[in-house]
Amino acid sequence: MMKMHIPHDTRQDARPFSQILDRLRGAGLRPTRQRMALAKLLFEGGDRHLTAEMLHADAQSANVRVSLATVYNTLHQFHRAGLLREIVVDSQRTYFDTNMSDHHHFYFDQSGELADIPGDQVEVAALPAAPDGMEVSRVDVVVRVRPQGA
Amino acid sequence: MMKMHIPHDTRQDARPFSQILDRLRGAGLRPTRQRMALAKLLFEGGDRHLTAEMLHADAQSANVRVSLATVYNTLHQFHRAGLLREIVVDSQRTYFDTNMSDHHHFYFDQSGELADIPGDQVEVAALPAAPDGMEVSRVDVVVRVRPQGA
DNA sequence: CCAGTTATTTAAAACAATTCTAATCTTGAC
DNA sequence: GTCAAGATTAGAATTGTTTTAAATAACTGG
Repeated sequence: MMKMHIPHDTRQDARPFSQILDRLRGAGLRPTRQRMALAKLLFEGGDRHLTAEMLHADAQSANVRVSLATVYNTLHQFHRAGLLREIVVDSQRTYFDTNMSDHHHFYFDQSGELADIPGDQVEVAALPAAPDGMEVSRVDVVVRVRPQGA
Repeated sequence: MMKMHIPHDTRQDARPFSQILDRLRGAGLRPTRQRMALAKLLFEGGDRHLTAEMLHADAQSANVRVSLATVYNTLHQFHRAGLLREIVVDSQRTYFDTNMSDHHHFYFDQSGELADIPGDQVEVAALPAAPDGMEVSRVDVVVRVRPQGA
């Protein structure tokens, strides 16, 4: 095999993968071909809400050969590593959200789709105290919407 | 069989079933033995969060013979008829909530259980406009809690 | 109260999303 | 390179839920 020239760029933002690579390493996950490819698909397209099946289809289209089982494993590992947020609103599918910032969601009842609501557009002004011995880990606000007049 | 004396009480709240019966009829549902028995189990125990499997088990213990398929059908029908609220927070189970008043929920991450938060203990002060052509059907607030320090 | 019609119930099969299994490959450390 | 631990895979298994088709029960008009 020919040895290729790889430009050695030391700028932080010019190495889009070192960050993910570091986060994977930090979570004790080896940066394998599959995990890197899935991370690329997940994080290069802006904020997304996707299911395992959707990501698997994405991978196929991008000619990344990866099994569905690996997609499931990877999504859960990324979730545990704090790279993804898991959202359950529909009993038939589990979404993973690449947007980790503070925000909430619209849920379209008919289509089962999700859309982000920026964190500053929802204000939860009052919350009860957590039950004894418990602490709040997150507050999810889901605004369910339907076509007008339906 | 002996003919029993049934006190003829005309007070509204002394006929716990006529209300459900009317609502079933209103929804075009025949008041069958199974539906009436399930309604009794559901609505005589105060506010509850239960899954189809849980209600089915309840029915067995109460010696009500009802198939699991009927429990699923009935829960969905009651939901459509506005007698129950459906809650999905955990991809592995769908809960039905007998409390139809305005309220929200605590979700216990480890056990997968739900608890009510009275409506007046949560205040959503700001909400975005619904997307074009859509209207808000409901706002769900889920406060996820975990054991302190976990 | 009967016959006819329609809704309901049921066991069993089918299903969809997800997880598990056991075998085969990769990776990273030496 | 060698090796052990970790990762991937196809396929089977599992779980929660829905569907099917047949049997049963509820309603309706006479």
